[in-house]
Amino acid sequence: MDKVEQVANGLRELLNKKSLLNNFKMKDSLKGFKSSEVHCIEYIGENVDSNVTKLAESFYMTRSATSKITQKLMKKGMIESYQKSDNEKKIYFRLTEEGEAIYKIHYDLHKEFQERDKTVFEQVTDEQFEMILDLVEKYSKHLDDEIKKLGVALTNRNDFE
Amino acid sequence: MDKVEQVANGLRELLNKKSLLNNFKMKDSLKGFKSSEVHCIEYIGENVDSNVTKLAESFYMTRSATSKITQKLMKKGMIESYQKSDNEKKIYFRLTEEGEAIYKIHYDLHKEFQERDKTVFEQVTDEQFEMILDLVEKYSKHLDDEIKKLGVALTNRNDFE
DNA sequence: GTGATTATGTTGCCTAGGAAACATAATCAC
DNA sequence: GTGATTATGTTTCCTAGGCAACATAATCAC
Repeated sequence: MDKVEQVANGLRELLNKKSLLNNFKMKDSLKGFKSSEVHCIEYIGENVDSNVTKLAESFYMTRSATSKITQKLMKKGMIESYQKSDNEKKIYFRLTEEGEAIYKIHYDLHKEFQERDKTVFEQVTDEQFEMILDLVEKYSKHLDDEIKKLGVALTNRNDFE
Repeated sequence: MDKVEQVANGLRELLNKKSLLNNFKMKDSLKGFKSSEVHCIEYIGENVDSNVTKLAESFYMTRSATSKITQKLMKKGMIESYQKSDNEKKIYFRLTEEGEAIYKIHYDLHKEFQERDKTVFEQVTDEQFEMILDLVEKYSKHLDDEIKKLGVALTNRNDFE
């Protein structure tokens, strides 16, 4: 197995593990909310004039699925929609007070996770971070180029390895 | 946004993009197979005496879901099961000839992806790889410790960030 | 302007996969 | 040995989310 493979596999395991652990902690504080709902609240809390399309793009999800999540959050009273006079098709969302409360809980939990994992990253130098970030960006650009080569809109899901 | 966050976000986007792209290519050659099925074939092809439990652990999936996949692959004639005399409960799997064929196709495609992305990694030095791998492993260990602290079996899914 | 194309959001249908319950073999405690 | 616990696999039920089809507003070409 070459080094790239090794990193990729380690990373996959790492991310799985992290999501298992964080999810476990998460559920205590945020019972009754799916992770996707919390994610959605987070995004809306941080981006003014969020709409289904923007959310979907950010989550790498279909608009269809995203629409269902926002509908649920509306029913739960976590978010509310509004429109603008210059466009009567776009539907924007903002957090309600209850939504803000959830946002805050999630935010704090996030901080808690950061604190928990701090020690691991303290040993990493700035140059090393730059190097990693640079690599990630280069790879991302490379994939963008490859996607362009296809000349197709990739709306497909399926997490193939 | 701190550096850790930045890397994490970039990585998430990167992985999503990669799976979109690879899946798109994948589907041409391997129509009629879900990514999870191909994954399963891959694992069985590379690990003798695979069983549902091992597969599930490797995929970070429930045994329930894994069982369904192996059943499908059996029906499709891609894998076959066998047992050993020392244990009449465990059910092992091996690839059939058809399964081997799919394995080969996937393997070649994988090579093709590696080739495609080679240029990105050529610029990375061995020391840099070691550094990254080291970080991933440290983080993974750290999470293992945190999971141990909970003293709970985390069988939970849900990919919370 | 008008017609075609694109953007945005939603609905219905379907599938992958989790949770819980279960059956039964294996193993452990004694 | 026997009984309790654990390991392994499966089934049933349910939900999240993709896909395709759709409706309708916005925009573009002319």
